[in-house]
Amino acid sequence: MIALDIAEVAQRSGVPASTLRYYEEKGLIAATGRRGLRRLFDAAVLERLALIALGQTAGFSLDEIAKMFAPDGRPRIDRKLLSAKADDLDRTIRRMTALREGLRHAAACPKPSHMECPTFQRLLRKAATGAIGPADQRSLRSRQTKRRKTR
Amino acid sequence: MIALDIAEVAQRSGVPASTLRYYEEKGLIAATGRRGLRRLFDAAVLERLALIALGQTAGFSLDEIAKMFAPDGRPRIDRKLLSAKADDLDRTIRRMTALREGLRHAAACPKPSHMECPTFQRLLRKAATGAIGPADQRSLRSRQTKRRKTR
DNA sequence: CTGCCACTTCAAGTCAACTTGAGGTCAAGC
DNA sequence: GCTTGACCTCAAGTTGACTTGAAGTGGCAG
Repeated sequence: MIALDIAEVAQRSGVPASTLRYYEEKGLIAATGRRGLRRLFDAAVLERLALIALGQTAGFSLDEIAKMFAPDGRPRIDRKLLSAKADDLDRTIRRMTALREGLRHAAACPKPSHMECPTFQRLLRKAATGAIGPADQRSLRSRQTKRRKTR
Repeated sequence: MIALDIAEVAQRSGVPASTLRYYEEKGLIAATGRRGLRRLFDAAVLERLALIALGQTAGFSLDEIAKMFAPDGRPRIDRKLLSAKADDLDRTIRRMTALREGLRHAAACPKPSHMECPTFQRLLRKAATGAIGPADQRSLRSRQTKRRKTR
C-alpha cells in the first residue's frame, strides 16, 4: 500500500492541500494514517478525487457527492439520481445552445442597437418567458479552478 | 409611459422585489420615479430584466452585465465580448455533452460497481485530466431561482 | 381623519466551497 | 542535539447574489 504525503496528493491531483483537508473534514476523503502529525493517503484517493471532480462538474454539491459513497468507501451511485442529473444537464445544454446561437447572431448583427435586431428580440422573448432562463435546479456551479501547478 | 409598481414588476418578471432593489442599488436597473416612497418602473424594465437573466445564463456576473449598459441606459453590447462568450459557451456545451453521455451510460450500466465499467473509467480518466473538468472561466453559476409565484 | 399595510431603508445574515492566518508540532537533515 | 520548515489545528475571512429583519413612512380605503 503506497502511502502518499498530502503534498504529493496535491501535486498529482491538482487539488490544493487546504482543499484536501477540507474534503477530509467533510468526509469526502479519508487519510489512511499519519506520520507524526502528517496525513498519509492511499493512492486510491486520487481516483476518489477524480470522482469528486466529476460529480462537481455534473453539478452535484459536495454534500450530494458525499452521499454517493457508501460507508465502506466504495462508490454507491444511485442510477436514478444519475439519470435525473443527465436530464438536468440535457435541459441546460439546450438552453445554452439557444443562448449561444443568440450571442453569435448578436455579435454579427449589423444593427446599431441589438434592441432593433429581430433575432435578438426573439432571444429576449425566450429569455423573458424563462425558456432559456437560468437553470431551475441548482444545476451548475462555477468554480475558481485554481488548478495550481503546485510549487 | 406606463408606470409599474415594484410589486407589479416582481409579479410580471418573477424577480422578487428585494432583488429588484438590489439590482437598482447595483445600477442594473433604475426606477423612473417615485410615488411617495414607492418606486415606479417603466415597463421597459421588464425587457432589461430579461436581458439580465439572459446574461446570467450566459455566465456573466452582475458586474459584467452592468458594464454592458451604456451610462445612458441603452444596451451597448461589446460584440467581441459576445463572440468570446459564445466560444466559451461552446466549450462548456461540449464538456457538458460528454458528461451527459457518461452519466447516461453510468445510469444504464449493468455492472454492480461503476468502477468496473470501462465507459465510466474512461469518463473518470477524462475528468482527472481536466478534459471535462469544471469550467475554467467563471462560466456557469447556479441560482436559487425561487421564481416565486408572487403572493 | 385615521389606520392599515405595502412599501421603504439599512444593516446584517446566508450559502457553498474554499482560502487565509496565527500559532503550534515534529521528522529529518546537519 | 538542534534547527528548519512543511505540515498541523482552529477560527475567521472571502465571494457573489441575494434574503431577512427591524424600524419607519405615506397613499388610500373607509
